[in-house]
Amino acid sequence: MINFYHSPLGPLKIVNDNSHIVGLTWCDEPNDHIVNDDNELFAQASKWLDDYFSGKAAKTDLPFKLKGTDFQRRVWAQMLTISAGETLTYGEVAQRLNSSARAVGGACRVNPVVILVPCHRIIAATGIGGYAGKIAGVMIDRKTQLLSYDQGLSH
DNA sequence: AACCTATGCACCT
DNA sequence: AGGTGCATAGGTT
Repeated sequence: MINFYHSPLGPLKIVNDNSHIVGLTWCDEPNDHIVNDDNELFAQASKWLDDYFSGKAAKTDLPFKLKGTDFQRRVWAQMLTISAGETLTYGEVAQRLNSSARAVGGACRVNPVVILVPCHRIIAATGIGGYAGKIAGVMIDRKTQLLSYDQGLSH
């Protein structure tokens, strides 16, 4: 089931399989024709996102299911250990997993569930690093803004 | 086995 | 400080 959520940073596509959220991704293509049907998971996700973007999101209790390789799962698990207002570098995560910075970046790039699994909290040793496969442009602006929302939450 | 990196770092202005 | 180049390591297919 596919729904759209219009966040202050742009439209998000929410995919669920009726028991878990399986995708939450930025979706800039026109989607006005999409009608959001009522479903419990979408309602929960919307509420959580409303809270997040209004500065009062708690830790996530949404059920989500991530499909990926073992390594990707390990990297995504690390993301969930980073609380709002904190960041780790690709190199630091790599060290924890006995891997390399670039490999970690690769797993971040294919994170299927943005924000909820906070890939934006992993940054480069120098600078902000990439986001959604991009190293400049609107996606990086979004990463910057998510980090500043995080700052608000950590207060 | 080849093909990529959302890196890091050294070495420059 | 900020930019460029490239060596490397590991993951993915």
